[in-house]
Amino acid sequence: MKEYDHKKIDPPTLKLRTGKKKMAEYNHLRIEKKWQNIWEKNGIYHANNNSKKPRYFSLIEFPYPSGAGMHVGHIRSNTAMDIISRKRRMEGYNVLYPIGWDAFGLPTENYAIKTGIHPIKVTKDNTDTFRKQLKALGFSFDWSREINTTDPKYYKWTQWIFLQLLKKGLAYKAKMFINWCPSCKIGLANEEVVDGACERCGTVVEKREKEQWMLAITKYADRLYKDLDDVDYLEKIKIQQRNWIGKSLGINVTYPIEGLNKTVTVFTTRPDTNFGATFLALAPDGIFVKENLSFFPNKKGVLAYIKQVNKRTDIERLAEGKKKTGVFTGLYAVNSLNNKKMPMYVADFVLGGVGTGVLVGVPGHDMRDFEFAQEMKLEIVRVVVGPDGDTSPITRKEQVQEDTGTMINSGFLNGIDIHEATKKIMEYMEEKGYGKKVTTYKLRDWVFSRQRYWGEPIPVVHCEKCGVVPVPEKDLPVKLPMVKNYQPTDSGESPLANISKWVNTKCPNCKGEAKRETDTMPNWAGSSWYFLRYVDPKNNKEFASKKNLEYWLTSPQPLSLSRRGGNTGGIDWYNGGMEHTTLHLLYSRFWHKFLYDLKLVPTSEPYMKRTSHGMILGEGGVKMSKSLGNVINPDDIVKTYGADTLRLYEMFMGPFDQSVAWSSDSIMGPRRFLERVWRMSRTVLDMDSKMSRTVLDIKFEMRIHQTIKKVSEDIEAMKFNTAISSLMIFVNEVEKNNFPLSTFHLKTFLQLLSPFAPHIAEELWSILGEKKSINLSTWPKWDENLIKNEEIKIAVQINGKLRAEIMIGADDKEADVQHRVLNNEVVLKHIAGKEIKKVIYVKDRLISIVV
RNA sequence: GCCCGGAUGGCGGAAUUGGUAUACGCGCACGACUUAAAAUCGUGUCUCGUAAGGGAUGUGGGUUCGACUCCCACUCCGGGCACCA
Repeated sequence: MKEYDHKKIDPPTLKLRTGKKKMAEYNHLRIEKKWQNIWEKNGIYHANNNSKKPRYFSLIEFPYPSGAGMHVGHIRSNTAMDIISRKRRMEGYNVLYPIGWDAFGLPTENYAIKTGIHPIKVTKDNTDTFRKQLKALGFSFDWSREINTTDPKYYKWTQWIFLQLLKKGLAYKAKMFINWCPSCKIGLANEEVVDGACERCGTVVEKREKEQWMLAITKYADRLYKDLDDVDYLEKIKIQQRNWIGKSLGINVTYPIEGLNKTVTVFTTRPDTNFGATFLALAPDGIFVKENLSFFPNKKGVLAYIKQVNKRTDIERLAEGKKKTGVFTGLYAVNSLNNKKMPMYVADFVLGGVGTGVLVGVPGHDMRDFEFAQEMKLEIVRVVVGPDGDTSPITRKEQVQEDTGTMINSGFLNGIDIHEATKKIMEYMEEKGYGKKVTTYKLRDWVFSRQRYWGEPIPVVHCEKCGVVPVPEKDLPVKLPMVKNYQPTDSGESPLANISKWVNTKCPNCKGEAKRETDTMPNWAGSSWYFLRYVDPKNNKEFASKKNLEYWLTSPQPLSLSRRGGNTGGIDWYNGGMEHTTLHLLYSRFWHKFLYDLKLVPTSEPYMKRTSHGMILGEGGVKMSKSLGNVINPDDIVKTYGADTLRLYEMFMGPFDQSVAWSSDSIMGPRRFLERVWRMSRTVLDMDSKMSRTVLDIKFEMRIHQTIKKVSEDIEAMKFNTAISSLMIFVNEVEKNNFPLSTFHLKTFLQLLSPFAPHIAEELWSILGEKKSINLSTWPKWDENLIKNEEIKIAVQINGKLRAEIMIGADDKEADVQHRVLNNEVVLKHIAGKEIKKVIYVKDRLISIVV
């Protein structure tokens, strides 16, 4: 590549090129291929299921092998966790850093439909491409444990877990309105609908009533919420999950209905304002309306209103803004607190799925209730006085007091703060027998049916006599039939329904005629437990052996890595995208807890630690996408600059947790750095190794120890950018001082570099005469005593302004330093004729004089 | 609307968590090498000023000997949730 002229940089006093073998130029293509082959041949990244070493399980989200191949954004997480994994190996851990493919799902199926190539073949081709790409980057995956969710040997166990859920009543069928994407022709989970549109294709979703398989994740809502306290997740991840689960404490209040021998129950978190309740509003799709419509005096009007509401999609409903509509039912509920008659309305701002599907309107203290009351000309009663002291009737929305204040017009609650009042009235209502404290969650049960081909068949059959019958475990897996046509249907039925040969089967129970379930699982199914399979990927008897699960999830860790708090084990470190926080991350916690309850996994949480990476954007800060033509393919970068450069650049670009824009100019920085590392190593090797060391060598002993500390600590904090910058600083210093580096310290430097740029580090390591892989060497330790500078530059401030800098000895006493400073020429000039009021001394930092 | 982030040179970003703002990298300028270019190496690179010195971390206030960092009020950008009773 390049020939270096180092006449200028080599110190004239040193003997150069002593005839030892000359190092070739830095040829990334040759080196990277060479070491990837050697590593693979020697299996040095294989994890051992029976090791005396402490275990370390590091995990990335397994990729979806799309047809487009990977782009540079996909490997940010892989690189980060590869660095962590490599460091752990060098620290003496038995590391499991696995990889696999999450390959069921729509993109593959759609591509297959478009091209006529079978999804099995598409998946095979795509995984081959991805595997090649990943291997070219030198990740230290244990490839012997590679898994694929579309492999029948794998999805056998996905189906098996489903059967356990079914057995425990957590999988059930329900007829319900689902989000139907008319373009993908598939039902969507709530989590897959974004702004009323399909997350994948952007088409506005429709409501369709359909019988669906559901998973009762809400049964675990409380634990999924509470156990977040015990895990070491990034705070923003915990917050997002908590918001999604949406726990709220409130009370169900039951009101009698006037003239009817019936009651209506309302959920409210604000019973404190109940003296100000003036109406009730019912959700058009709520249970109350469904069950009691025939009793409504204004049945006709209500029916007309519901019909009109149903015509609109969610998008239209929200686009019309906050203008509230509704219709009076003709019924009145009676407020037991004050015997007030509250008219009951049907209104579409009330959601059937929230609380009981009925809300009690307190227009004085809730903005939506206020808007509705204004539209319907309903009474508004003030029961709270806010900090502004306003006690006048509420007629403007600015007066609506929601979050703070003191009660008035509320009988025994008068004068009490609203929060206190909430507690008090809850107890009162429970005592009187018409209130019951409850906790509700925003989280809904998980819609688990998909009407498509390329997914795990749901392993049940429908028998006319026996009903839904699970496929016996011994008959698993229920394999997807090989067919030519898997076009989705408009009817909302799975394409599997057309394959009569497959559908028609015998009931395992009565041996009579039966039909297979034709819905398949969503592609979140396979990823909800995949990490467990890694510990025992070839097991045909169980999804993973107890022994391996226990070793990889719960075997004791050395003190330095064990966590405080209630955590009892799990995967040590899991990094992934924020976009999975309320999907995969939540689903997999749910499945894991379920398996824990069956005593099939040894920990109640799957992941001890979860971090997240920022996206890599295209040049100019826009999203990388095929349509914009700004996708950077890692293959091109690897070819031109090398895998080491790409890895280094991705980690150097900016803070790991923030999004950064790709820059094809900036990548030269890391490339040049590696070339300088190469040259530094060559120069050090060229020099006579027995040459006597000067003062400079002590300086570099200190430097290397500072670098060990910085790199070690920064990797743990995922501050890869500053770790790399400290490596660069080290090389700069060595160059500037004409390479006064011993091979011993050079080797230490290469060890620090190796997690980031494993190939070049390994090559130089071997050139320096090491026989064993640098990856199996011991991570260097720093000595605090060697880090300390003997001389320190401190700042001198006068009235907060920097006026001078002085050098002091590390052990100089404060009094001596002060004395020197106060006699400093510059300082004297600035304090002349003034009285010194105060002197502040910050050790090793500065001295601040106030005059 | 609510909840999280974020704003620092021409650009990506750093700052020991209250202690010398702009590390490291990119880019740019000049110089060396070269017939020349590229590459490489060296020097410089926030800003006003000849200098002494002054001003700069989105805006405006505050606390402090000292603020990118803490507090109050705002602006803009990114992400999440959203008629959740």
